[in-house]
Amino acid sequence: MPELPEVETIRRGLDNQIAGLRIKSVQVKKARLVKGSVKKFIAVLTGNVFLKFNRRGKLLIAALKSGQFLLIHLKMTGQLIYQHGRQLIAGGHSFVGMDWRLPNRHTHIIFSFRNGSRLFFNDLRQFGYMKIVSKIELEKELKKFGIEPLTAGFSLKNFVEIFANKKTSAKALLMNQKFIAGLGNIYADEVCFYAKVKPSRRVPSLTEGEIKKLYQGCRVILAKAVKARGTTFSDYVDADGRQGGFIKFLKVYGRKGEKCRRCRRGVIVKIKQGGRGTHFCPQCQQ
DNA sequence: ACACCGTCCTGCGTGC
DNA sequence: TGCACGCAGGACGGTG
Ligand SMILES: [Zn+2]
Repeated sequence: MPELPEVETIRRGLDNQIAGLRIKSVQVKKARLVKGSVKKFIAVLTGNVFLKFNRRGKLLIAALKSGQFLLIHLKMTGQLIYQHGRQLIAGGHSFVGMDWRLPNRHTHIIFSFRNGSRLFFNDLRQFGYMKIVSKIELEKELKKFGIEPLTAGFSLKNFVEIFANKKTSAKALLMNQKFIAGLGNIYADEVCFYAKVKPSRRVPSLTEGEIKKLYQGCRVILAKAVKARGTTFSDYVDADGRQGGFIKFLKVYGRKGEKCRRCRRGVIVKIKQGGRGTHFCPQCQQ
């Protein structure tokens, strides 16, 4: 599912390809995916220009020439696919056997540009959304996010402070966007593995050294995943013919029953924690 | 104030 | 072969 590295990857693609393009028309096929008034959504976007694509956590933020912003959240199964002639820039959720015809039955919103290119917003489970906000509303939305990994504000000091006076589990804290922005179920499991910490460990029981390792894990794993252009679970290839290659670096997620790649003794188990599939090595994670 | 759980949704895998 | 059911999970709202 799209987490920080996957959203960052599509952000870069869209910023390169469609920043500066004028929107000719917008087609909303499923109103559920638009937060707020669909009529207003279409009215604001038609004739508008995408100036710049930014990101906060897993939230994509497109600055519009009108001064407003288009917020895009892909949740678990959202995809953004930009098609210009034979060129295809895709990002977000991908899976084996997906339908690459566009639009397909999961296409809910389509942007058409004057140069004939199109941007498709697909979402199998329809949990994702698009939303128009003003500058003021954007500021309000951004206040909900915690420290942003891969930025200067993501310091060890700030990270350690987050762990003070928390009683929840290590994984739940890592995934809480109010405190740390951008980690989802996959990368939270990977960070816990990196730090040799069981995802269920209560925060008060964590040592200083373990918190530091969790911090390093966030930095190392997310940086590596962005460099690999995210994790994809299919053979998808983008315009440059490269695959999102992080899947081969995953150590625990989706590896239930496999021998641990670190200690070579444990077997990766999958449990349910907080209603989410949670993976770890019972041998080398404490 | 904080922790936790149900909810939204569709397609796929499993078992009878 | 067909059908019912469980599972996948981000973020929000309600509950304790
Ligand atoms: Zn191990």
